[in-house]
This record gives sequence, C-alpha cells and structure tokens, in this order.
Amino acid sequence: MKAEPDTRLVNSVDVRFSIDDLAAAGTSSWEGVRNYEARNIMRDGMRVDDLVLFYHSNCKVPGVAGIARVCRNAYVDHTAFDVSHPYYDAKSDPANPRWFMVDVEFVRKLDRLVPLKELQSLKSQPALSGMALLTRGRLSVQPVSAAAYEFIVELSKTSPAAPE
DNA sequence: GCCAACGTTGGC
DNA sequence: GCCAACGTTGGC
Repeated sequence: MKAEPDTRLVNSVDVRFSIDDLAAAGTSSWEGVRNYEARNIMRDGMRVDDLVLFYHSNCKVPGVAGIARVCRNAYVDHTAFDVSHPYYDAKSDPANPRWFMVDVEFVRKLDRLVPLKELQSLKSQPALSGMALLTRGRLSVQPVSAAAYEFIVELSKTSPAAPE
C-alpha cells in the first residue's frame, strides 16, 4: 500500500501519511483510494491479518518503509460523501457506495528503507518477477506475493547496496 | 464499444 | 516542474 510521507495538498488539505504517522496512530483507515482496481484489491483481496508492505511514494527516496497488518475488512469509505473532505467524490452515492477502505495497524518499520531503485536493480530475482510495483508503478494498492514479501523483508536486514 | 481528449500518478 | 504511462470520460 502506497502513502505519501511528504506534504501533499489535496483540495487545500495536507494528506501526507508516513510509516511514522501510522506508528504514532497505531491503526488507521485507508481512505481516499479512488481507483477501481485498487479498491477491488482492498475489498475482495484483503482480509484481517494479511500483512502489508507500506510504501513511501512521491518523495525523495521512494521505497518500502515498513510493515502493517489489515485489522478490519473492507467497509464503505464514507469520506467520499463528505463535501468538506479532501477525498469527496460526488459520484459515490451513499445508497450505492463506490469506494471502500480497510483499516491497517502498525507492525514495524523495516530496519532500513528499501528503495524502489534497489528493487528495480534486482527485478531479475525470481522472487520479484512480475511484482506490480516494478511492472506498473501507478497502482496505489497492489498484490504482493509471499516470495516478494519475504525477499524485501530479508533485503531490509542487509546493508544497502553500494552505489555504483 | 471505440477511441480521442483529458486527468492523475509518481519517478526523476 | 516535467512528462510518460495509463486510467477515466464522454461523444459518436
């Protein structure tokens, strides 16, 4: 799941959210997803206790920052109905809601941030083959194989690759 | 149902 | 701030 750790204004509201923000909050809803495929993954593909890689995007060093866990199955994203909310969507009808969200809880930060660049340099590794993060960067909620999850968590325990 | 125009994402 | 990739919209 991607979040933006740096200041980001949406309709004049700062929607930044980092792994440290999740750590401070303990749990958080994942409101604001306004893409159908990402919604479907949350609604149909995620269940309580699933582990989540927390990715920092749109920032100086994009990459995987930590681990979270799903703690509530998908439910209606009510922020879409609130005209004063930055994620308001007039097309989501309360009688037939368009958008859904899950809740996640903080598990831990990785020992170090695993930069996207590093993962790109390792994309020929079988564990990362076909990983959505590397093949279609723009999806904000993506499936992660068990192999990719393990690979990235183990990678975070190693020293960063030396710069070229 | 096609597809051009337009909007968004997100790395750089 | 640029812009490529790609998702969404809407005319036909």
